[in-house]
Amino acid sequence: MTNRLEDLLSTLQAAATLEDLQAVLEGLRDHYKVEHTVYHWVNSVGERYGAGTYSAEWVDRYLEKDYLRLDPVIFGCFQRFTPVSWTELDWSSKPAREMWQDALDHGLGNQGYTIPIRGPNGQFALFTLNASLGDKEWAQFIGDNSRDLMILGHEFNKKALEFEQGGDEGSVPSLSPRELASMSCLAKGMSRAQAAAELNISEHTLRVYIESARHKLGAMNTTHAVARALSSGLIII
Amino acid sequence: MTNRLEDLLSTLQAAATLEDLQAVLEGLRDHYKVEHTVYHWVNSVGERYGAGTYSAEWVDRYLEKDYLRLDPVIFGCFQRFTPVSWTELDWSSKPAREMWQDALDHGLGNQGYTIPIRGPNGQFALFTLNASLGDKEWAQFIGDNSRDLMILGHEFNKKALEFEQGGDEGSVPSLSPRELASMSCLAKGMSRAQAAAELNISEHTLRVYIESARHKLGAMNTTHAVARALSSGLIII
DNA sequence: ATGAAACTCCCCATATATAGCGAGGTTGCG
DNA sequence: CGCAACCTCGCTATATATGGGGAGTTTCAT
Repeated sequence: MTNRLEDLLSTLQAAATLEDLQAVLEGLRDHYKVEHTVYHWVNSVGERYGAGTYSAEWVDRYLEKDYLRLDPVIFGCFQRFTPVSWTELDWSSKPAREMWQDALDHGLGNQGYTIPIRGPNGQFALFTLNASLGDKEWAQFIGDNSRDLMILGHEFNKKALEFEQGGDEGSVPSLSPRELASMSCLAKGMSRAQAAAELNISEHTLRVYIESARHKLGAMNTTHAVARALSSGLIII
Repeated sequence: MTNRLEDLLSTLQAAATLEDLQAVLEGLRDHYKVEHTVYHWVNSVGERYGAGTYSAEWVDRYLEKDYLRLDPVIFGCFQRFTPVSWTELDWSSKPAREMWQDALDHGLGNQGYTIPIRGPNGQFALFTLNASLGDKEWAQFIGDNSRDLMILGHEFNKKALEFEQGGDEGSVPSLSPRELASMSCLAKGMSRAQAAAELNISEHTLRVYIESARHKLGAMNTTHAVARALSSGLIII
C-alpha cells in the first residue's frame, strides 16, 4: 500500500519538464483506474497552467463558455480548506446543472474529488480525480486514498511551482526594519501623520522610508508598495 | 507505523474544544519525543490563535519583543510552500541571532520543523515541531515522519478552523465585481485615472467603488482597503 | 577601520486622493 | 411589481501624498 505511494512520488520527483508532469498525471489515472486526473493552477497575475487528461475539446469548451466563473467545484474549493467530493457541492443553479450535463457529454465521469491547494502570494491550485462509479464505491475509494491523494496533490503542486517560479522568486527585495515598519503601519490603515507618530519620527522621515521601500519594491505608488509587500510576505497585517 | 498515525488522527477527530486541541499537541510532543509542538494561526484581520507546549514566558516574550516581525521561521514559511527545517533558514541578521539565543534560553530545542498551511480568506497557520537533536538525527527524523506530519498539520488546521469559523468567518465582506476589479487595479499600482481607463468608466465612478469597498472592508483609506482585500484573499495581485 | 546602508531631519511646489453634495438607469430577487 | 443593490455620471473644495532638492549621525559587516 505505502509502496505504491512511494513509487508514484518518486516518479513525480524525477519529473524534469512540464511534459513529465503531464505523464505523471496519466500514470496516476491508470494507477487509480479513474477516468481523469487533473491539476490546474492560478497564479497571482491570473495566468493559468493546467495539465491533465481531459480532452482538448472539453478544456476548450470550459474556457470558451467561461465555466470557470460558475463551476461549483471552483467556487466550493475557493471557500473551503478541505477536499471535496463533487456530489457534496451545490448544483442547484441552472447554469451549474447545464455545465454538469455538458461535462458528462464530454467524457467526464459522474464522480469527482478535488483537493484545494494554496501557496504563497495567493497561489491557488486544484488537484482533481474524476471517475465513473456509484456513490458507495466512490466513497470507499476516497476513504481508502484520501491521505495519499493529499500528499500527491501537494507534491505535485510543489513540482509545478518549481517550474513556474524560475524567473521571479529571487526578486523579493529586502526592506530595512524601518521600511518594513512603515509599510506595516500603512497596511494597518494609518495615515502618514499617524504612522509617523506611531514610529516616533517626523513625517518627512517616514516619507523617506516609504519612498525607498517603493523603489525597492518597484512600486508605482504607496498602495502598490503595500500590496507588494503584503503579497510577498514581507509584512503581515 | 501507519497505525500510529491513525491513532493520532482519531484523537484529533475526537477533539471537541480548544482545550482538547491543546491536549492533542501535548500528546504529539510525547509521542514523537520532541521538546515542543506548536500550532498557530493568523487570520486576515491580524487576530491570532495559538496552542502548543511553549512556556508561557516564551510566548509572552515572543509577543512583547515583537519577534513575529523578524522571526526567520515566519518569514521563510510565508514565502514558501514547502515545510522547512529551521537550520535551512537565514539566521545571519543580528536580531535573528539574538532571538535564536533567547529562544534557546527559554527552553526551545536547537532543531525545528515548520509546516506552512494556507486556508481560505488568506488564512495562514504554522504547525511546528521543536526538538534537541543533532543535525543528522533530525534529518532522519524528518525524513521518516514528514508525510505524517503534513497530514497531521492539515487535519489539525481543519479542526482549528472549525472552532474559529463560528465568529469571524461571516465577517469577510463580499465586494461587488466592480469593487473587486477596482481594488485589483489599485493593488497592481494603477492610479485612479489609469484604473478608470482600464475599467472604461469615469474616474468618479471608480471612486464610488473604492469608497464603497472601503466601507465594506472597514478600512480607513484606500491603501488599507487594498491591504485588507489582499490579505482576505478577495483579490490577488 | 572604513565604507555602505540605514536612520534622521528640513523646504517647496505640484499631483492626487478624499469628502461632501446629488441623480438616473439596470439587474435580480421575492 | 417593488425594493435593494449594483452601475454609471457630474461638480467643488480641501486634505493628503508625491517629487525634487540637500545633509548630518549612527550602525553594522567585511
